[in-house]
Amino acid sequence: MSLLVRVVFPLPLERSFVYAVPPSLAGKALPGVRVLAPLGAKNRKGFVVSGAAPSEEAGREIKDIVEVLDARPFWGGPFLAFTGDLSREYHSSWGEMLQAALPPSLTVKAKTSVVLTEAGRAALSEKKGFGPREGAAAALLEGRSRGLSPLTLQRRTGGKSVSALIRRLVRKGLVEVRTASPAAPGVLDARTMEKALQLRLDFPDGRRDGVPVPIAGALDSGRFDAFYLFGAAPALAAAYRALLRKTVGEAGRALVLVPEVALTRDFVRRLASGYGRSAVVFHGRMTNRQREDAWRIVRSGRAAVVAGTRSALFVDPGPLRLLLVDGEHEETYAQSGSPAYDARRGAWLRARADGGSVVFGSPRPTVEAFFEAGRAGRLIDLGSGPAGPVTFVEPESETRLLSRGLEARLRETLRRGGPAILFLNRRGYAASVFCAACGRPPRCRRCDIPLVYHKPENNLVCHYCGAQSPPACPDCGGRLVLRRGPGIQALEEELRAAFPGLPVGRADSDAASGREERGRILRAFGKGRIPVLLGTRLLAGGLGPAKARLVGILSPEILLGFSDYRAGQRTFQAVSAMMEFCDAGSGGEVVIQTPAPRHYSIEAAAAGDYRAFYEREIEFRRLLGYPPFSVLAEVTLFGAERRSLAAKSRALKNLLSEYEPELEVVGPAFAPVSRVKDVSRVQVILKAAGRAVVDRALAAALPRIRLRKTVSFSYSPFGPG
DNA sequence: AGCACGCCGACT
DNA sequence: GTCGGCGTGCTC
Repeated sequence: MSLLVRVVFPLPLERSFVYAVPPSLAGKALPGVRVLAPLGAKNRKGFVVSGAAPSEEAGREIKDIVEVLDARPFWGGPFLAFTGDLSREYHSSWGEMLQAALPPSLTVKAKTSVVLTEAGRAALSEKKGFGPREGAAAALLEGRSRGLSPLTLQRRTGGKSVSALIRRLVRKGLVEVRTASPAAPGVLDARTMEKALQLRLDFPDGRRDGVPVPIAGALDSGRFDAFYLFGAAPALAAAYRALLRKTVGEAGRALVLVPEVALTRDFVRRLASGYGRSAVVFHGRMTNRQREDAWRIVRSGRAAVVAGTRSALFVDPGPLRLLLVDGEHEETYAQSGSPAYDARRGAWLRARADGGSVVFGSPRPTVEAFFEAGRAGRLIDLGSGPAGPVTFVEPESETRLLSRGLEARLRETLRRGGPAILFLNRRGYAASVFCAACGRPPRCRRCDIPLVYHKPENNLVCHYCGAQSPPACPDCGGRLVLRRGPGIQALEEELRAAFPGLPVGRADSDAASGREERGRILRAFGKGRIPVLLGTRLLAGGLGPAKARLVGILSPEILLGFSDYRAGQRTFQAVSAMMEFCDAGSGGEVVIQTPAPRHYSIEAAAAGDYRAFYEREIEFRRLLGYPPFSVLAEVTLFGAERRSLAAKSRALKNLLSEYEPELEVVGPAFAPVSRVKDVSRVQVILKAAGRAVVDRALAAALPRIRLRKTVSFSYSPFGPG
């Protein structure tokens, strides 16, 4: 009897398939290798994830694996288990997740193009043998020797299914599908993972200076555990360094996640210096070449420390003893993509699979994590830093962004030559733009969000797709009326009027869209050549060590306006982050200009008192039954056609309520951004007391909805779910 | 995802 | 009648 293996494919399927291993491939089809296997009509590339027992597959025809593509397993068993757990938790495809974990050289996809044949050309000139849509497609292909991609054809011809159309034309011999596969990836020469386990660097063995005692115990035990380090940035950095030193010194491997690309370089320089070529960096902005180099080191088994943004979670240098998640509160970890996952949750699952420890760290944790870490007895308080002096000023009028109080502080600061940063979390210039003729505010045709007027270019800009259009009403072409609002451009104008000749730098994504431009402005500010810098909340993420004598925070209450249960947390975090630019050590000060100085998020941030914020926020969550006291899941459905999207989202809601009557189902409703680049988005929100109910309902209902979809959960860092 | 099947409306 | 559009189900 031949051996059976379980295989997953990079397709939007939540299933695995069982194949037989023919004698010729015996011993090669191990878990973690890529294989070619027959699925449906053709052979496809898939991944062996485990063996399978014959009893599971009684009474069903089992096909043979066609080919084994890798000489050695590409991933270790724990890594496979981790990706399986993660894909199951997010109801997404295991195969797609593994596909995303491959180095770029193995992910190149064959480009297909559709080309008109001789017979097709002849038929077109005689106008015979085509249906209306077929004729339209053929006319588009006429004269294009290189043809068109199925995707372009889809867009140009409209309609629902190109694949059926193309297939028909192929059968008639009027059209030909060509596949250009760029340099077929060769058989992978994976070096051994075993060799890597013997890695040993020149660190004094077992040095544990500065390693929090409970974590040291967990690392020594070799069993999975999870911790939270709460404290000021310097204390956190010292603890991270000590943890890395201990881990690597004892021949273990560590993975470090940071929230921003901009932080990886600094972070690695500071934390992983001394690890030489055994520290490898991964982030989303690397070139393929750089990525390939990094992979080479990882595959050689020499990588002791892997650091990077959320994508680094899918790098497997061998079993990890330590996972560090810096800046646990950052929302970048939760970004939805394809496949969608929360990297903080992923780190927890990965540590569990590898039998290592995951350590989260932040000076201002999410209340969810703080709550759960406290309950699990895994919270380690490293102490907070001193708070600098903060004053509040009230805004004086609707039309003036900069109050006299703040202006006076700014004048004083500039007189002393100190640099100043002003934060205002709103881009653009006019808060409201509307058409004089029809009275409507202009909206983006493709994304369905309001357009923002940009004065220097005198045009309208969509902040989602970036499209620019002339300053006229998109509906009727009428003249636009501007009412000036509290955008950052307006602030810049006020400053120029109040301080003639003063160099002002703006580092929002309009003024400095390219990273180079942004970097140039920040460097100039850092060197003191620009005394005043204006920025949005985004700036707080990537500014690095620049320090200012005056930090002005304008209208932080804007952040409270988002109707989301996390608005309070977001506001606290944003205000705290902006305040960090204050050089408190040399007499710096923070001025917060807001009509809502007594809101607990703002007040606690100003006082540098996380626990005061936490007490209020967790009480609010408890009272209203929000996470961590409940589980929320959000299903987003994507589709070009609103009509079928609406129908299917209603069907989803019905299925969900049917399977789990206890489940609270909200929606369907258009997503906050209801359309991006002509793809509409509809959301259904689920609420229940625990994960189990939500998971059962999703597992039953999702496979029956045939649309592109993503699932995200209210964030829960600790615990089995 | 891709591919087959099977259902409906509008044309040789 | 049947061809072409589209929804539905399945792939070891």
